Amino acid sequence: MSDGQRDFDLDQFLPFRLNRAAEFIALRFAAAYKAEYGLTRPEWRTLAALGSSGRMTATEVGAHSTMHKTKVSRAVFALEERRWLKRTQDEDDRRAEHLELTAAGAKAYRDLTRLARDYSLELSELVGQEGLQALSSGLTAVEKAIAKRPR
Amino acid sequence: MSDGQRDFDLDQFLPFRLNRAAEFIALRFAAAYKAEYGLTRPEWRTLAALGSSGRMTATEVGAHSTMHKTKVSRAVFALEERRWLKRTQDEDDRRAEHLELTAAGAKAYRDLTRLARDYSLELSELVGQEGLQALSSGLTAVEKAIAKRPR
DNA sequence: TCCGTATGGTTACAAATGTAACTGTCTATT
DNA sequence: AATAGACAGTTACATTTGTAACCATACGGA
Repeated sequence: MSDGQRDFDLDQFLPFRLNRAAEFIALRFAAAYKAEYGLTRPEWRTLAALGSSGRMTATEVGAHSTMHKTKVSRAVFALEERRWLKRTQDEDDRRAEHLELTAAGAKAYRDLTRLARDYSLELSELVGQEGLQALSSGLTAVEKAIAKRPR
Repeated sequence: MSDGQRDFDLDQFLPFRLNRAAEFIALRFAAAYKAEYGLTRPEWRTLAALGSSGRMTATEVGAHSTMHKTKVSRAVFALEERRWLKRTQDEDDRRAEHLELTAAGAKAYRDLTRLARDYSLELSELVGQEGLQALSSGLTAVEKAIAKRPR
């Protein structure tokens, strides 16, 4: 009873597959930092960006993690409220502000990276070394493409 | 001035990379079906699931595309309103209903698969054959893992 | 047959998100 | 200088999403 249009298979369609995999993988990790720290994803990403690359401006955080301005803005606000980051105005350009983790923020970041590492291990067990290897080199190719044709 | 915690790099963290890539790739395609047909992503996914696998129940659609019940429910409603799908109650189990594309729905599906194919080509040009190949086999590994440890 | 529980699907409400407009500051051109 | 545009960041509003409660039906004992 299946109709003739067997020339397209959703299960083969890359955007679909990629999305499903990303959701699965990200969600499992999100559960961890949500449960333990009550962080949202934009908040975790901002924390991670600052933790791993150091002092940055909000725009830079956004560019790095491809998050929209508003997401960053709200995440920064939330993290500031927790006293996990502090802002300082740029001396020369009074529009910009530099973001930096406080000691408490850095500690939280360290804890979370431990979680992240654990999860990476779990993943490599779950998915397998070769799978991860392939995935990673595929992603590198995509990242290059993104860099070439931004936005 | 960068602090010592150089042992974790967000740019290497798989959930992050996957998500960024998925967003980039899915968004570009989403723009197409959104602009041309005004479909949301859950709607497109539902249409695609029904178009490519034929008659299904809402729960099955959700399982297949890993969409939440409510997303499916709303997508089905929207597609029904457009007269792109019709429901029929199951004879034996009066809770369940089978979903099926109408002629108009099937036509839209066919149009959209053309778009999808075009996009696949564009992708393979943008990302490159080997990249896609690697990505695909990596995704296969993830999909196996998902199947093993569902949810 | 009656009761507890599971399941398909919808709906109400709250939280997250995107869009667009806005404030304030900077820069370039005149 | 003066003005027009660009840019950092925030805010208001509409849309989308997730959570939980809900209805109706089905199923599995006691």
